[in-house]
Amino acid sequence: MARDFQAPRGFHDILGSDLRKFRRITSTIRELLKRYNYEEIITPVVEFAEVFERSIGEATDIVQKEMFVFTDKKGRRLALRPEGTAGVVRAYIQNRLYALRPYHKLFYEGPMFRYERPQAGRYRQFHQIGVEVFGVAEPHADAELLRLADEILKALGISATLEINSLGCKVCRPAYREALVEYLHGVANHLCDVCVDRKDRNPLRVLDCKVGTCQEAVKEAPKMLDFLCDECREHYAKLKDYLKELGVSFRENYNLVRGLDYYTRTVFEAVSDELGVAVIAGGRYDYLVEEFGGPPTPALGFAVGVERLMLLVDEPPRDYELYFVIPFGDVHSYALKVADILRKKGKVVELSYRKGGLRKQLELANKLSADYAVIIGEDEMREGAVSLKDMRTGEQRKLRIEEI
RNA sequence: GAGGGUGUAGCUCAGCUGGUAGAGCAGUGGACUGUGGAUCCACGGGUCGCGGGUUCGAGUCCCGUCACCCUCCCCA
Repeated sequence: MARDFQAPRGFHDILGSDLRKFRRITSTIRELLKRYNYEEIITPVVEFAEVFERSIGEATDIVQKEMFVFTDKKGRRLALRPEGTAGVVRAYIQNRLYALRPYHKLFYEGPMFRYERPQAGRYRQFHQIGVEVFGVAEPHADAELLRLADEILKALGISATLEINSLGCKVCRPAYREALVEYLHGVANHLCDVCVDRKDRNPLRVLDCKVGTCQEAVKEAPKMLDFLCDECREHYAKLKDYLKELGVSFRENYNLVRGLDYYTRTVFEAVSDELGVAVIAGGRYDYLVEEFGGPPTPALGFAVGVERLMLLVDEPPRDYELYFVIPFGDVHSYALKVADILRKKGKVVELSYRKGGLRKQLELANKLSADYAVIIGEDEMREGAVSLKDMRTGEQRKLRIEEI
């Protein structure tokens, strides 16, 4: 077999059974989003690199080593988007949406790109469907957002644990950060190399380091929750109350910090019980719009990893009946007409292109899991009829063309 | 970016200490010229991921490379 070309590493074709899972996931989510009255937005796959660098954070792994960055013919630095939020925020400001209404609820769907080492459920081009809410500071928006994430998982039959935490705001986080850095210096000899390096630069990330010694060292670390200012504490408490009233189960995870710098207050992840990885994740980012030059606008959102979910869902059953029209002999003109009539009646019809005897054609009907075979021979054509065979029962009857 | 594993027919895989490539399933044709899921027979298909090296001879050994999988890192 000639393998002259293959897709670049981490880039994949999606087809067949995988694509049916893909569509099941995105259409289920879109259906739910419709009920929440989210409005779709399509933003470019390419943005100026600074859009991501400034929003996601210069010190993050995504920006430092995972972005596809290139220069165009005018020497401008562009990047393939590694996530969806930055582009939507840019679009929100550029299109002055804040001037239209007091708040907005948007969703996007599309490919994202990260230069990472591929693994199961992780590709260099992967797909996310995500939502963003702009202009709402109150915790009932956080609660409804988490409810939506919860509903998505339930609708797809996926068991996952919703983990939540609060990262505070610019009033209370600096003091916490200071306390944490101080603590980390005290236990520095127990930290892994990476964490020793990042304890000053990005101390929060040490909290969710997976290395055993780090987890041990961090057990007694000061908790953000103890440092929350009154407003943040109330926000977090109300969120938990609302979730309880809604019957959304969750687990508090004091070490949940997320890998993007723009988060404030609420952060959350839905961790698959089967895979142990996040399949939905997001949170609040109350300063990002302002940092991008827009008016001060509280905001929040999450992203769903489609490929991750594909590992967890079943292929949906076919939701229509298939009519397989079998021309037998020189009856093609008549068979074309029959297929046409059936399609006009809303039936799903495949007109057989198979050569060979009736037997072979019925074998193909079987292979395609056709519900009905519509057999058309010279006899049927002469009589202006078709023989309709139920492929399940084997029953067959002759119908006049106007009866089908 | 670090470590490990695997690449042989469309798919799943076998191929021992180097000796000129196989099975099952799938495909095509036939047994069976207008009636399927079964059975039997036949046939087609492979530069053994790619490149180089060792050797009289490499699917097999060595080096490189690419891809996939796993564990880290990170993330959806």
